[in-house]
Amino acid sequence: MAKPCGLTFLHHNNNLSPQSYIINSFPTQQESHWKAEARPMDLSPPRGSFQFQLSTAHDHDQDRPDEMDFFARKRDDHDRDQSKVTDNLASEADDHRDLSDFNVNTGLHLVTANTCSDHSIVDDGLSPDSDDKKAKNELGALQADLERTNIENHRLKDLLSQVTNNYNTLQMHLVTVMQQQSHKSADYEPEEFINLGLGGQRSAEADAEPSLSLPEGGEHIRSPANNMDHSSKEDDVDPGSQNAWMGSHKVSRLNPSNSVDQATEATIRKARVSVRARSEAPMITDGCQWRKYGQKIAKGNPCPRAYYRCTMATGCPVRKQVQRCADDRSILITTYEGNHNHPLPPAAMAMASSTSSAARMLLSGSMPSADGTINSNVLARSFLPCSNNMATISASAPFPTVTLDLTQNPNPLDCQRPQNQFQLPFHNPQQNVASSAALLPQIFSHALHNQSRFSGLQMSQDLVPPHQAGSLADTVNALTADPNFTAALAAAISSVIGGGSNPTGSPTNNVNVTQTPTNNGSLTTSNNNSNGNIRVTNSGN
DNA sequence: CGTATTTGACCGGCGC
DNA sequence: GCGCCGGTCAAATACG
Repeated sequence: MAKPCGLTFLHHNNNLSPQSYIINSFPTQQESHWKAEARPMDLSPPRGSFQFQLSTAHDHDQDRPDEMDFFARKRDDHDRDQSKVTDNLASEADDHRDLSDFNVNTGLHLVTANTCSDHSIVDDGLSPDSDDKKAKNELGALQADLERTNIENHRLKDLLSQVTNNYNTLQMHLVTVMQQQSHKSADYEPEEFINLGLGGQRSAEADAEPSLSLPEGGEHIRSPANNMDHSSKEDDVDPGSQNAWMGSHKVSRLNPSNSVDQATEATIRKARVSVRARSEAPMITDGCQWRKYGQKIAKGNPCPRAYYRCTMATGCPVRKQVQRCADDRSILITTYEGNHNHPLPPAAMAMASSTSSAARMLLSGSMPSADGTINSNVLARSFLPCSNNMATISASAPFPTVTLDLTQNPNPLDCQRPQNQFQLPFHNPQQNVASSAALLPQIFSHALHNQSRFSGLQMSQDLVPPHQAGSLADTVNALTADPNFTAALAAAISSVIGGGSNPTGSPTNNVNVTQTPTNNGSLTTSNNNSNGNIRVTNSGN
């Protein structure tokens, strides 16, 4: 159900940049966390205006009516709260607009008055003293109004921050409910889940966590990935600045009895998101600050592997590895691992969120289903062969990894599109590349959401909630923050757009998701289109 | 001088 | 038990 609840307020201010922005705070379609973005408006308001739009859109919760009850109530409460805020802000915005219009107009008057005053040229029949007095009065009034405007701006900022905080809180509730529901619908032992999901390997940290082996009701023990700052640092951070990346942590705290959650958290740090992209730069820009702490020559690749850790906050456990591909050294492979313990800028938040959510997706996809099958093997049962790859999911040991491969070139020898493929909205080959890049997140979301739907996971009882798939979209969002990477991505998409006509000659480009069995009984899921590419691989331990 | 990077040493997991 | 390997640590070095 699309339930926008938004506000827009305009503020004309000559001191602001002529550029205007819309700031959205909304949950992405398949991502439960709330995302904020600022973008230039397509329709330019008058010069000097500043426009905020705060809106929400919920359109994926209809699949989960039961578990959504709680969230729906919460959201209704929130809507009511926000409605009040909206009213307040709208009226204040009107005040601002009126005031700003007044400022614009009277500002001209003021200049005129000053000019007249400075040069003592009076030819309108008014006395100089009267004119000067009038100008001073206007100046005083303007200063007072500006003062009031500034105060109101601060207050509006606070309100905006508060609303965003509420969004984050609701998102955390949503994650909680969805996870609880998933755990209910999947009747399994946590220990089995861990072993099956991660190839039977447990980390040393996991072995040190007694709660991991407790099937239910274990004492509240923080996962190793989260243990360092939650009792102190997290509380020190302004809760309003806590982004969705922190959601899982708070969920864990909110559900101390949920040992499965804790087990998941404990293993998530080991799950990885890997990005392959063509780049001459030594490292892609992802919005975070990194410090290099090591470099190794890994076996099978003459190119050194560099190890980085996040330095945006002390004790942040997030690490990444950067290595060039041995086969094609123009390809840069960046692998992320762990959860940030600090607020992040939007671009970095997207990337960080992707690693966490992708990890969850991997784990969810590995959950044994009620009939005893391993869903990771069923993950893509309805897909067809022959493809390149854009996204690869590997649940194999030692670490489950999601790989985004954005290096593929188009292949004009396209395969016949299968019936169950989904299609990218690239119907127009002349379509703007930038706008296509903007669609990529939805592409990933759609791809992974669909693949889950086709996989026998019974998405009505989603074991792989759509919001988790959406995390990969955020990865792309984050990557596109890097100009170099954006260029590469644009080139890739451009190649998709321009190079991929299907056998019918229609200028339509597709992402097809397919699946093939492998020798060892596992399933390889892939799209069968050499233009847009999704591949899901499960080596099935 | 403070910070970031480099690089050899060290550690733990895993296979034989 | 031993060696290999990936990952991390920390002293040395480079840099601004």
